[in-house]
Amino acid sequence: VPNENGDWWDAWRGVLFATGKILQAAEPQMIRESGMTLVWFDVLGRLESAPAGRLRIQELQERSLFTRSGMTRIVDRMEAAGLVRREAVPGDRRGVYVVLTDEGRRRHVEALADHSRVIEREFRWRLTPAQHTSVAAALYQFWHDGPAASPSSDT
Amino acid sequence: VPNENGDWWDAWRGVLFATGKILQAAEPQMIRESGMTLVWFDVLGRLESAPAGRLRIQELQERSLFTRSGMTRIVDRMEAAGLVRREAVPGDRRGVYVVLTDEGRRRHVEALADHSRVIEREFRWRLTPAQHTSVAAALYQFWHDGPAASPSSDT
DNA sequence: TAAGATTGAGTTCTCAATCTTC
DNA sequence: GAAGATTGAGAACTCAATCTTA
Repeated sequence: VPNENGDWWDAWRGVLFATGKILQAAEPQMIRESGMTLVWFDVLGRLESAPAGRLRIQELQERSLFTRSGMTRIVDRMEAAGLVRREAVPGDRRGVYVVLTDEGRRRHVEALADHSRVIEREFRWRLTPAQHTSVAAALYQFWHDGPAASPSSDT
Repeated sequence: VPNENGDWWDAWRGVLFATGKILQAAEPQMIRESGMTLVWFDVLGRLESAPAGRLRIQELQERSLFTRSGMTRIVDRMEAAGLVRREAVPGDRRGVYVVLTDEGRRRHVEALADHSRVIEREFRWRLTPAQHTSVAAALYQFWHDGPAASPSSDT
């Protein structure tokens, strides 16, 4: 039953299927080559790009793309693996900072390099340069922080 | 560390983040309104659009966007819920057909209607009509069955 | 009382091993 | 032996309840 809703539905299906297919290739690769899941990789990336290289449990939870709960235990396991450590939050003994260890930073760099190659192989060559540009522009709002602006009248 | 890899990386990030954010809104909604997860919804959709309204366990497994294993138990639970039933495959006593029940078909129609409204709210209005068209064209290959054609020189 | 994080209990996922049929 | 599906065992996810501090 194709196209009942028009182009916006096809656009969504494209976005959804592209992600699904590519992650199904990327996840096993990540586990084999880098010894971590995409969830861990995502967490490391959030910490890497956070202001002081650290975030609270709840901030990690909110920003994670792949889980909706259980960040405490994810951090437990990553801590046991030596990728992050917990630190006290000065002035608030309820909270916890999750901080990248040197090992965590190193492993993230490695994993990112591997992962980029997979995405290049599975995604990049399937689109033209012009398509890269237009898709990036259309979907930029979803990863650029903030509640997203309303569209006016683009091309 | 933005844009190290160029537009194709931004395009991928857009696709990934769009999916993540939208599914995080769509999944709880699906559970509340339709009483099923996106995994079940996906399975129902595959069966609905399959040639004879039926697929084998392994075919479902391969086409599922959200799981990489365990289709036997997913079908177990969907069967217990009355949405599908197992049928023998004539001439191959190893295999099993998974078939939509009337109830399954009805529930899928309902869920699709609810789900479409969520996608409309979370996705449609954030893009212009022109962006819908260009994203749909660029990513069509990922959901149109087949190994995808190579890009030549599109606009 | 609320915020932040952890814990308990049940469900689901995942990989490997098994069972049946080809 | 290989294909198709199921099962076992352990890990991970999810929601609600709990504990500590603000």
